[in-house]
Amino acid sequence: MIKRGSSTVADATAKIRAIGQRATPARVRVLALLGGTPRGLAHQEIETALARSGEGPMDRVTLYRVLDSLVSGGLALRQADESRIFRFSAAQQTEAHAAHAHFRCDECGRVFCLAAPPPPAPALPAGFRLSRMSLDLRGECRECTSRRRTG
Amino acid sequence: MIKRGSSTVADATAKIRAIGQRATPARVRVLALLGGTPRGLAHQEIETALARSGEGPMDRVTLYRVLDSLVSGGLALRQADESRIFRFSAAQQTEAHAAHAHFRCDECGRVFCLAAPPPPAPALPAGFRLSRMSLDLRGECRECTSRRRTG
DNA sequence: ATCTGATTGCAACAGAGTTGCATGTGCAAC
DNA sequence: GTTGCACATGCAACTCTGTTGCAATCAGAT
Repeated sequence: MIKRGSSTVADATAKIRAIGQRATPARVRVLALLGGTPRGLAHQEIETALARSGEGPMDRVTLYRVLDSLVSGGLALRQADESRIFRFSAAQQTEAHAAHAHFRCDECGRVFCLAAPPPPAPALPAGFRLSRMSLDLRGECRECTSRRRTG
Repeated sequence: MIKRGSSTVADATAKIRAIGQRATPARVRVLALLGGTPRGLAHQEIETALARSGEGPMDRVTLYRVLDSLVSGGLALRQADESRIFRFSAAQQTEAHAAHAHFRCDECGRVFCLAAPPPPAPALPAGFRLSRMSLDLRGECRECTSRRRTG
């Protein structure tokens, strides 16, 4: 699932230095985590993931500030989802798609970015100008579906 | 700007009754306000507008619950914007279908429900179950586009 | 090894939204 | 027109997400 090899860590360190910021352990850990996770993560999820990892927990506020610095340096993306929480992801994963699709699990609330083909733009009323488009799917993710079946 | 004639109030009352809810003063006021305002309003803005109107202020929590009831009845739309606050607008039409499209104007914040052709469901990872799908378009609506051109 | 400004951790705060509960009221039945 | 009662309201207290102030610490340059 999450790649924790030293190459990811070295990669994260290099990227952080490249934007002129200090490669602190906190930043490296967070960026490596984001880089190894295909979907957008909420602050809460990141905090939990870090606490479970070998290096131990990170302060709530520090994590917010680390995320801020990564976002302002362009290494991470931040978007508000429909439940009013920010989700963070490593930059290169989403920046390519002007129009991309999200799957949101109604059970656990997680959001998955899908590599969906851009759907054809529907007919707009005259005079409307389209700038962005996103396809939002909702349902149940694999884990929640199987958990329901199993348990 | 906001139409305060009795016809709007009567209209709001009728719509609320039509969905099987009680036409209380709070609901009627809020729905009439939303119906007479072209853009999405934040809870805070609605509260202020109501306080300034002749009928006096409304309790914060009551307003949240009124908005909830309007949304669940399909008379209003609620979406989280980029600054993590909900914006509410009158629904143009009650469309209870599983897959529909919204157009949101980045300029005035209004939301339009489009009669979009059913978009092809993209390939989901194995184990995922799809329940709803919505296509969200953003750009500029006709009025804002022409207003910009005209002056 | 030392220095220094950036970074961290703690505590306290802020704003949006929610919940519990006692009181009040729309509206349908009488 | 009255009445009953389920639903709606108002208040207080709460949760959750994110921010700010400040003293202590540390990364990286010298």
